[in-house]
Amino acid sequence: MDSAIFEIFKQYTKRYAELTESDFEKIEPVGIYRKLRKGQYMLQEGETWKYHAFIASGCLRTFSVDEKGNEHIVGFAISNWWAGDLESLKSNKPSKFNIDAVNDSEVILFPDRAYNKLVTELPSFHKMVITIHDRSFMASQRRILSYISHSAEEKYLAFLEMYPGFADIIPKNMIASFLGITRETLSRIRQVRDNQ
Amino acid sequence: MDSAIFEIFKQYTKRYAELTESDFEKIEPVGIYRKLRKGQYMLQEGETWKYHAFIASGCLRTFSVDEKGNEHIVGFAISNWWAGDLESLKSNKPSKFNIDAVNDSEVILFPDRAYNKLVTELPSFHKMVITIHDRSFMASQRRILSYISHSAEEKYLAFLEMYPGFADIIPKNMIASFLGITRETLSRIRQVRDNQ
DNA sequence: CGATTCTTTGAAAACAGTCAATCTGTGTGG
DNA sequence: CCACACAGATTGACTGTTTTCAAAGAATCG
Repeated sequence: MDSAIFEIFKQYTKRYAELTESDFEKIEPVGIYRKLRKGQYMLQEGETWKYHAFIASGCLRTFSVDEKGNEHIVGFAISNWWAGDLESLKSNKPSKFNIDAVNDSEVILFPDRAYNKLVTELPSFHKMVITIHDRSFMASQRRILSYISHSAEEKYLAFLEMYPGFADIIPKNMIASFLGITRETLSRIRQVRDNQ
Repeated sequence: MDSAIFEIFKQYTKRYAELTESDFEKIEPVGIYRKLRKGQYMLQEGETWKYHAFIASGCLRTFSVDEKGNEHIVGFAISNWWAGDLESLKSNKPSKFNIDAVNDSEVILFPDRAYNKLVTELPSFHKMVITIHDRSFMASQRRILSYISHSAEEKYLAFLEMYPGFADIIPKNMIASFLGITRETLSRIRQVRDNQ
């Protein structure tokens, strides 16, 4: 049910801004409500991304594939997060990334044009968007610091702390890819830790 | 001369927005004009950051110091870039980072409150700020991808490509710290490349 | 010039990646 | 219900990369 999905979004907004019922009446019809089955793609490399995607349930991953065919996961998005390729959106060029569903998921796609209209017309929505932006930038800064200063094991421990709940729903090989280490190395790190 | 520094800022804005002379008249008096000598600190760990700093000339670095006393450089900012600690600014909490001058530098500090006032009052300034935000987020995403998918040598080559000009003005040991490798490893990478 | 900082080099040790085999749990079709 | 296939996770042996530690060589600055 779309309205159930939108309800999750409404709850989410309360963290960042006080939107009125009249605001929500303008926002709701703009959204495109999608269910994604595990493995299904939301964006494929080469397509141009046009949305702002809110994840209501499940989990998506954003990854690129290198020349050798290896996948590199640049980000996960679980419920109450956003996903998309800002670079493709802003430049209007084909994306270098893929986004697919790690688990069965429900998302709301806000087309960029309508989304920007909401930003202009609804000050609370605008405020929320800026806050979310700031927070994702800070999150990526923390992640960079983790990568340049930590060993494989420390990165994994930092991951468990920074994204509690992720480790339970995301396969280990994807976590390894996110951390920039091999699944074998992650497996060995976990083995040592569990024996303690 | 402060006006010479502001002139650099004026030129810079043209990339992102069309600000009028009347806009600039509002912006100029808000800025605090500072010269930093090599090694001088703009922000020290523990202080709360309150500004948006535009780099007119020179180069700054943002770094944290871990328990072992090792410095980890999370970012450089050369002329026509911005520096600061968004996390401290937004949370109003003491910063975990230091920012100091790699070379003699000139910066304009825009106090957060006055900066936000400019954002509200000048639509062009607002537009520019959003664009800059988006661009720094995209830059950090690219950097993350580089870290999870590249070897030490590939990271260095990607660095040379992504930040042309940086390698000439920044000491090698700092580049190594930025890349998350040791100065010895960077030295060996460069040795091999120069012999080709 | 002397002091400091930055860079390079060498050898050994630690760390992480590769390749190949095996194990585990899940789900599907006969 | 069983057998099988498949994806995910683990293990072992080996290889390659990066760090560490120690020393020495440039470069820069007062």
